[in-house]
Amino acid sequence: MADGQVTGQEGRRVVGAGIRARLSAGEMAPGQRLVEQELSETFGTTRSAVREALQDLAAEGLVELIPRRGARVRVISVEEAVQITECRAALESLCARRAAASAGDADRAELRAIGEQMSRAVADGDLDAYSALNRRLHDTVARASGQEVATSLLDRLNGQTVRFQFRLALRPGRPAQSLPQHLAIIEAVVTGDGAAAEAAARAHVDSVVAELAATPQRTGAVDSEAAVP
Amino acid sequence: MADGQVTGQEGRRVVGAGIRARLSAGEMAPGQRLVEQELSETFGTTRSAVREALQDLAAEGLVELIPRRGARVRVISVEEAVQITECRAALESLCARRAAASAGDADRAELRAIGEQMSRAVADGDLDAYSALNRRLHDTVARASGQEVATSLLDRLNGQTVRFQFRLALRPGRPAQSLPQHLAIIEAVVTGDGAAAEAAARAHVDSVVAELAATPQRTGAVDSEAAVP
DNA sequence: ATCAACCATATTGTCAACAATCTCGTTGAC
DNA sequence: GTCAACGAGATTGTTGACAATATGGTTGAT
Repeated sequence: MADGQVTGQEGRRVVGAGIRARLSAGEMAPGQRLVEQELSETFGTTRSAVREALQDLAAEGLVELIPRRGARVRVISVEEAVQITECRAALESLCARRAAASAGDADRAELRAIGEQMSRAVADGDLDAYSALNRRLHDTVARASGQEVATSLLDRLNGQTVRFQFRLALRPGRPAQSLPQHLAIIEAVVTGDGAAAEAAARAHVDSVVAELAATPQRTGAVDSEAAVP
Repeated sequence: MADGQVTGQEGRRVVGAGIRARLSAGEMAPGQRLVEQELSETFGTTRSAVREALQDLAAEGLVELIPRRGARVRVISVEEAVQITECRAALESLCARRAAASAGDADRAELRAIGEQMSRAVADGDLDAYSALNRRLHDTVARASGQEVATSLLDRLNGQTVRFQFRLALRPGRPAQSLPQHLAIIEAVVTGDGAAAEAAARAHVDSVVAELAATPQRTGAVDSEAAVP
């Protein structure tokens, strides 16, 4: 890849996107140090660009920035993941209610399609497809609601918990549990029943909270101080 | 003021706090340009510090940062303020419910005190005091809930709407309308009735939404393009 | 063997000069 | 009079060198 030198303003985006991607892919463990020069060489940008990208990521809560000590991938405890998910429940139920009232025909058609594909994915045992559809469902409801502020908050919150979401979807029996909940949300939004949509969304995310609460603490963080020999 | 030169790391905080304060005080109008060199002279810091502070403010949604064109105070439309307030309703009702369940004795005592002072402020027609107590009430409920994630989201959202809140509190009859709502929230949290607290918080913030929706569009922005001669 | 002081190195923070770009008033043609 | 091209000044973006600080290992005393 004759990448060459990535110029400043773009470097910021490149580094940000790159770290985000590795974060989601689990290639960067929570607690891992992020050294500016190292990153600048990896992505072929200047240190300034890396610096700015790290600021962005810190503002999003993905990275922890300690003065004079550099950046680390932020460690999100199960406890915090639960709180994040509780906020998601509050905001997604708002979106679901509004989506039921104001979704366009295209949105409703897409929701129906997602529902069918989800059922098929579960029947086929295709977890990856189901997981992708899951994200797409939540996104579609959020966008269809017209609640741009809530949507952007949800994006931020989801970014922080991708790691946990990933682990949850792999639990045996979890898809069988969540599929009917997803279908209930879709049904309510498509038929325009706001109250039912709100309730269904809340019930669904609350069940994620319950699932999270039953999660063991250690999640593969790079331990810096809490190592038990 | 023998201020001297404020050094980098602190300059960032100083500039951030300074702009925030002027923003809240209405000394900086929405749409106003924020020129880096100008700010650096005002606050006695370097341009770098100003730059970083502006990034922070942009991440918080208080400032709009257009590449190659500089920073402006972000214009928040009434429509957006409504959406922000709807999110607040969702998150504050979550906090109220949890606060009812998990507030400590100190929190409950403080809430009672706030209620009494609020009643007195309204009776005295002291709008400033009432406004300050209003903020303190919402803060106290959020903190007492133990929902740190929701609390930090609410902080951010409130920062964006201070201007609107300010205007609302000045409407004749508004305090008389909101006081019983505030007292209902306090009563429910203090007595530990989670469902009532959630309902009361939602009702209150929803009434703010209604009030906002009845707001004329122009809010004193520095018009750059939409000026009507 | 243990511990504290110390030093070399790695890493982040700061700054000022330079480059690139935009803004806006001026000029000139039609 | 209107409009487009131009250019000077203002403003933001970028860079590289330097300063300040933290880190981790080494040394030497006890």
